[in-house]
Amino acid sequence: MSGYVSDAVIRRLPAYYRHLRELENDGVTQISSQELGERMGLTPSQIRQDINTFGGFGRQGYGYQVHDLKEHIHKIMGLDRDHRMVIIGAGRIGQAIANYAGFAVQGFHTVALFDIDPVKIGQSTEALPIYPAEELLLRLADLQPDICVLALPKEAAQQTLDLLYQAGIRGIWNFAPVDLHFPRDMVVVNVHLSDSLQILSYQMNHQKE
Amino acid sequence: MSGYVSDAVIRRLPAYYRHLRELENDGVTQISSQELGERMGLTPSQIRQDINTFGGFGRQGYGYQVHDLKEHIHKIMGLDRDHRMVIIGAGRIGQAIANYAGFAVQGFHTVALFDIDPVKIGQSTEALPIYPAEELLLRLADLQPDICVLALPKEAAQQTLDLLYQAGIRGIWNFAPVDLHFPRDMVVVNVHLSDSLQILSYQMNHQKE
DNA sequence: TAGATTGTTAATCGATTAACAATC
DNA sequence: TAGATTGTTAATCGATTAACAATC
Repeated sequence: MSGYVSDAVIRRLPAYYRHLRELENDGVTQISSQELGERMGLTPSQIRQDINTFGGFGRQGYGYQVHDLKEHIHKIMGLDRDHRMVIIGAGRIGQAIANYAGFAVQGFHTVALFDIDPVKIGQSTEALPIYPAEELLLRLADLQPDICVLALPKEAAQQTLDLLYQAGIRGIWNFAPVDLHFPRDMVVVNVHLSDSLQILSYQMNHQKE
Repeated sequence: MSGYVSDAVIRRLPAYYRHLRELENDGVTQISSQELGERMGLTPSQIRQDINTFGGFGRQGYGYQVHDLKEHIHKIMGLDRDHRMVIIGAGRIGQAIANYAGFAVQGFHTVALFDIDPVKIGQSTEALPIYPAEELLLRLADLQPDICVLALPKEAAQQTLDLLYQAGIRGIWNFAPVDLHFPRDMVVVNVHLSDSLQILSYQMNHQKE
């Protein structure tokens, strides 16, 4: 069904999902590539190409069923299963992620945090346990996460990733400001906040030319 | 000096900066496109093309001066000035950003937060004031931020952006999970955390095929 | 000078846009 | 049937890679 999907398309999938969900909430049941394109800031052509990466979902002369298309993308992204997340680093960012209700609603459940700071340990954030980092390996077997979130200082990121790989973890959501090295059968997605802020700065700087 | 710079290059600038800074810290003073490429996962060709977007920084037979190149990119990104940030929404994400020391070090200083929740108001996070959202417009003149951070529910994001535009703000760092509409002379950079997590999910799902 | 490596032009590759026949 | 809009092929555009003469 779905062969090779380019990175460009993959990066747009969440936006498709977001817009289709909104449309559905607004009671829209059907939409053309023209309308969806206007809404998302893409050409109708690109919308059709993107959607056809996964197979025929439209009907000529009519458009796309909002609900069906949304559900399909939902499934493609693997959002029909639950994910268990462990957050390593219980600083402000780690805790913000742990407690953001939006993730849980989408099936991403934080099951525990880890930290090296003895002050933070035990001090559960809204019923979530914070364990000492040294118990990480030991507890992973029980916790059974499929995703680990790196919300720790950059110096500790690579060694932690290596350890997690040994422990069988294959999905990493990295907030540390480093480019990590990892085996081909591991997936790492970065959230480089400083990079994002620097891009904003660049664009503000080169605005008025 | 620098004419049109493609988005692809702009998105790589922070990574260049990051790697050059690391190299400098490690005492490396000179580097070839070959070596830098290996380190960053880019081809030497691409490194040279990217750097030459801004003008000749290398020396044939030798390579690039790490310090000079780093400084130049620093300047290009506008990191040689200070930025004043106001954060709208003093929830966990807003507060995490407000207190992340890494931004201040780079010249991005949070000067205040705003929130609609009376419980949060006044309750300063490490010496930062939290003002009621209704005073936003009133206080912006004094606060003089150039960047506003949207860390509020998606329902309030668009109307807040519109108001900020009216108040003369031209830089928005948006954490709300929506695609905002904005005038051409405004710069908006998104951090769509859910999108990022969904991409991770997609890639884990399509890993073993 | 000889060797190395840039700056830059040309070739390739991939992604986006345009066009249009197929069909609901 | 006529009109609309898809699915898909072809054209275009832009970004990446390769090649090599210039030069440190």
